[in-house]
Amino acid sequence: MEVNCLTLKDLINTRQPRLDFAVEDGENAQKENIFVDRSRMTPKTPIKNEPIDLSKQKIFTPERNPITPVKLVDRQQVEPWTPTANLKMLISAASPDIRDREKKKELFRPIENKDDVFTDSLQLDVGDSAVDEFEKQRPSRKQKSLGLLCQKFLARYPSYPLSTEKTTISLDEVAVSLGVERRRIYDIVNVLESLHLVSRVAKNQYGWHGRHSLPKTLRNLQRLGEEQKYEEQMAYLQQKELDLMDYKFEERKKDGYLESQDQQLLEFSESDYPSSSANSRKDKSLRIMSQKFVMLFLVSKTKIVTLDVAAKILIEESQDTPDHSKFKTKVRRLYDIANVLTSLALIKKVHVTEERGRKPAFKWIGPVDFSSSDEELVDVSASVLPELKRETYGQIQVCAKQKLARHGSFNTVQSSERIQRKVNSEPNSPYKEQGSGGYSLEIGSLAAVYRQKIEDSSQGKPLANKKVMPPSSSLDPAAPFPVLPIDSDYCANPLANQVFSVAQTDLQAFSTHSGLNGQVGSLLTTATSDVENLRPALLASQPLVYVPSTSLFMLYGNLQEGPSPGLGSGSGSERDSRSSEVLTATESSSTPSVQKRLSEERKSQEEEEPATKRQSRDYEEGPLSLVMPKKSSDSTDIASAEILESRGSAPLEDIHMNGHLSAAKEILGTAATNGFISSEWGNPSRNTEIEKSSKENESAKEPSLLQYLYVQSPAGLNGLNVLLSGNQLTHAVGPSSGQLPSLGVPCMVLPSPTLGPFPVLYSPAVPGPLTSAPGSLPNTGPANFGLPSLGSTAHFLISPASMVNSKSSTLTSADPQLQGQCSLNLSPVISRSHHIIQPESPIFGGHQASVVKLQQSPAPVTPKSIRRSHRETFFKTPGNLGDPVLRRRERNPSRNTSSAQRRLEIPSSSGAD
DNA sequence: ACTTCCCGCCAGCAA
DNA sequence: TTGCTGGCGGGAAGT
Repeated sequence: MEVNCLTLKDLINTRQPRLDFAVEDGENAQKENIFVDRSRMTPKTPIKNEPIDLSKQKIFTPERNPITPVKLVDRQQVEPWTPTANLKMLISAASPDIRDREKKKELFRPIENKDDVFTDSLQLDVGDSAVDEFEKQRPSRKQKSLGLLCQKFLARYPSYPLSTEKTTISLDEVAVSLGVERRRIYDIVNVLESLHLVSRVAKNQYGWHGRHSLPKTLRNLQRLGEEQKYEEQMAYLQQKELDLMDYKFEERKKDGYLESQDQQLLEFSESDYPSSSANSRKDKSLRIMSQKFVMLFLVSKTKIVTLDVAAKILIEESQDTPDHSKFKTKVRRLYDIANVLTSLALIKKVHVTEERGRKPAFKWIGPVDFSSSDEELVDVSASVLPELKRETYGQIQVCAKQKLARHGSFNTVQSSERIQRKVNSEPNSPYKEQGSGGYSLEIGSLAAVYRQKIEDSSQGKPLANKKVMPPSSSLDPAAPFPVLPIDSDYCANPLANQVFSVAQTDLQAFSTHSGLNGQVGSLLTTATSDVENLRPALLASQPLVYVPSTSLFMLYGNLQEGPSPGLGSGSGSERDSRSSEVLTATESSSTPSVQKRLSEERKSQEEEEPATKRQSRDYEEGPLSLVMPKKSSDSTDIASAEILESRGSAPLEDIHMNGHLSAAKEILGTAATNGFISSEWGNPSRNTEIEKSSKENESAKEPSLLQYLYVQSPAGLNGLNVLLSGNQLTHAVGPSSGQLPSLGVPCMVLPSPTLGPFPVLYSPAVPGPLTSAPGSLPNTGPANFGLPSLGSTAHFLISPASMVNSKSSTLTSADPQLQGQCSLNLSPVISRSHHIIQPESPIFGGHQASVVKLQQSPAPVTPKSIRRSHRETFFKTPGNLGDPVLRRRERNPSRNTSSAQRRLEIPSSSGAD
């Protein structure tokens, strides 16, 4: 009774939270979705379990701040701070069942988006400051969003897994790893399953397929959608302002369309995994709903679907009573689906303004043309490069260009044979012989804006000489830059360590997908063929996995091995979930050995790092593409990159990169030998990370592996992303000992995905010897540099001179030498680009130029040392070794320290986000 | 006030 | 029965 009285009293005063609870609550709030070992948990009172929004609790009473969980008895003295909590407490007191239920909740606590720091703080004392801290660190609703969670989920698996490997997803494991309830994982998995990215293998087990079959799936959905006459329905509803009762599907139902549809859904693709009665379940509505939702986009000419229309169509089809409640529920589900699709970079949020006002809608930004046959989706086999090399000894430049978006096919990779054939027999083939003796290959579609420019290049003009203009804001005014529900706080988190290994083949290709609007960037890749040193450069068809804000990607290829069996061609847009505008597609083929490595890599856990929101005007920021010639073999054992974020006003500090960068820049303007341009759209992430990598020479069997590490810039760095490729020649001789390698590494500065519509280009190794002197670069580097258009963020791509080591820790400790080499004198270039890039845009206003300082090691780097380290760490993700759960638990602030990012000194993080 | 969508209850099902 | 699944909708965060 006493309790009741107290409770009632409190109910009146709910808005005055008590500190003690606040603290504990904060903890509870944090734990609500995280699994915690019960044995280690102190039974808590129901009240404690109640997740309360502390954000509203501005007042705390210091006197009540239990550092440790208080026993139930003790708690009763405390007044509930919210009506709900109060009520729960009361109920709980009366009901053991409820209490038990509450207890269960304690098994979970929100891990998502939570940093170790946060966790630690919770465990520490709880003072006023602690409370404040808590307030600050408490995950916001956004941070717990399904979209973000989905991105984390996706980050765990390769977009284009090797066919030889079967990745099994344990829902429990994932849930624990991600710190959420399994229920949340179901939502994600169901949507992914609808697109056949995963398939149910057994109870609690799903098989990961990746995006390989996505084009096929979409094509089928498109077909089904057409059969269902969805376009017609949408048009009708849109015109009629959607009166649920107005539009009936009776006729279609009679025709059997609807009945047959569901059966077709989810069945048009065979799963690699034996489906265990997955389809027998009756409740697949989310999956079916997801497919139907996608179908609406695919059949829509505008590619924009408003939620109300989608909900109404779905309600009709589900034969639900079209009441408001149903509608509301449907919309909720659609949001769930949309969040996942957004994470997959298939759609982005937009608003449709109508007479009635603004209506929430989503726009399809994924691939839209599936006309290309599967046959076209062929990997460029590893053999291609060798062949090309043979024929065009010297530098071969393979420029990949996406097919026109309007025609369609995205990311089509041609086999070497096909390329050969076209090059040799088709005067008008998309494979153009480059002046430099290379070939340009159409690989994907370009954004409309860039299309023309790119086309010019494809007309036989050296691409490198082309200046690519950054996308203008006018590109898609109606479509604001996709905004991901990410917070800057989150950016500071986790995914810094994420590394993806993506591909393999001697030819590395990067391709980007284009979105509907031609928002896609195209990726041009240049390949250098140095037969002697077997140092391939980037070639078309190599998958570049672009991960959204998250992180690092590694690509690596084995020159000698052919495409992995069963691996068709991957095509698809990569997830840059953050920016809906940006789609990067990657294709990858891999060899068995590579696959193995990849699998290992895959095992490592990745965390996701959210990107900050982008504004549409980000588009205006020009992309930056810096191509630096590859250093001669003797000087390029290691590649490293430093990234700087250059913002308008902030001066760049250069550390070790001056000479090279400047030289590179100059090169860009002139020679086209190696340059390459690619464009990417809006990658939201601004984070910059620095990666260093080294690669060891492979045995004769594996002459060279191309490895590219794509590093996403941490928030503080404002978007500079670095892509390093670590393809080291065997004979490559490291720079003189003790000397920082001069820029022997070709590198590219890529615009940040977020900002730059233009992706990057890469620079191939230059066959000729490069000046060893730092700062001086050969003229050979091709460059495509639209300086004016440089975006504020840039990515550096370092060519295969060295392997990329994603494991920062390794770099730091294990390979001091490597570190040293990694330091490039890029600053000049960077600084320059910085100026160029630096847009006046307000967006960047808050950003300061960030200089990344790489640790240098005075010690000379030797190929051997590099090699060693490479082996061990290349495929491991920092901080992600071992059991995911354990890793999670072990995660702590120090974790990041080991990462490359952490090692960077960022003078000023962008405060403006 | 409206839009989003987190959260978790609880029913259906399979083992 | 137990535990996996996921439909569903209350209600709070975010705009």
